[in-house]
Amino acid sequence: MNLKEAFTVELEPIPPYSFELTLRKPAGWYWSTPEEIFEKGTCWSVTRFNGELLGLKLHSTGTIQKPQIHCTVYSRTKVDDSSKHAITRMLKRAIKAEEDLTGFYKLSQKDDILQGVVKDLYGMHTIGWPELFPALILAVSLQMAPMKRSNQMMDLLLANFGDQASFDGKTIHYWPSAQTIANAPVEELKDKAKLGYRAKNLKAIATALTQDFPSMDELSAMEPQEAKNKLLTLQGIGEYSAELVMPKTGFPLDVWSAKIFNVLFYGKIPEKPRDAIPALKVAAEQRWGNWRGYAFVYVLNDLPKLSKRIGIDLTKF
DNA sequence: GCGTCCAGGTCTACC
DNA sequence: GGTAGACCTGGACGC
Repeated sequence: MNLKEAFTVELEPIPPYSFELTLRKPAGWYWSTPEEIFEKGTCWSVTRFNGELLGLKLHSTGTIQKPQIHCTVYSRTKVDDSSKHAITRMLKRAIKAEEDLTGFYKLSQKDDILQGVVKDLYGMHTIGWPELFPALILAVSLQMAPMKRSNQMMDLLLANFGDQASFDGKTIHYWPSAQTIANAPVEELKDKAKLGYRAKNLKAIATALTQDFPSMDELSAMEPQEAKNKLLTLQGIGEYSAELVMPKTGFPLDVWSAKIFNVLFYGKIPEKPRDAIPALKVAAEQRWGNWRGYAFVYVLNDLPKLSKRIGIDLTKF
């Protein structure tokens, strides 16, 4: 689908703000879609807003201490003023423009795990999904599967059920809409995206989203616990997935990250990582309080350097 | 080549 | 309220 330039907007995030580290996390996580393009301070990406595909060109014109982002929005149709306003609000939330890291950095000064990671990743902000359904696709794909298989499922969903957006000389694949997955037969999802038992859950989630379910913007405006409870009503979304989608105050431990944090807290890999998760969540909350979600993102995006400092290779788990 | 095992959770049925 | 066991199926691994 060809998109035309609709409007531009200047965003001024709260410093310190690193555009590169925030949009393209060092551990390799994309911001909106795995296919987005990142070149020298410019990110071409795609999202869906009120059912319409939007092309996004985000270009950093500032610095970490005086951040400024020039954003061009591309659309198939004309964008009216009220939609411009809503899209701008969504962008601010998704790039974490209004997230103030001061409290987290203050806390990190007295914390031997965080001291180093905040220096390494100074100005990096946490994860802000532009749209809800793709975040849920990621959560479902990560369940009970090695990374390679999770990536296979996501790649096949993009290729067989996704959409394409062409704008500014770039063509980028984007995630299927909830409507598309809600309409697809479970067998087709199993065959074409190799989702296995997750196919049934993803279709149920997609169906719920096409009915009366809050958007990512609406969830973000809720109290974190209320938003989490809402996500937990979705079939196949448990504690881990809900916190992955709404990382505000969560600590979305899975067996992989449980091993890492167990080593950091207690110096060893737990015998049964899954059983260690509840106690580790309590320990993280006691240690970092409402900043534990930030600690989670910082630590997992700094494993190579953190490993060198502590003398244990955390990148092989 | 072929068989076996299990994965970056969630839900249910049973105590 | 706590806890085994099932769940799809592709890839890794041992033979």
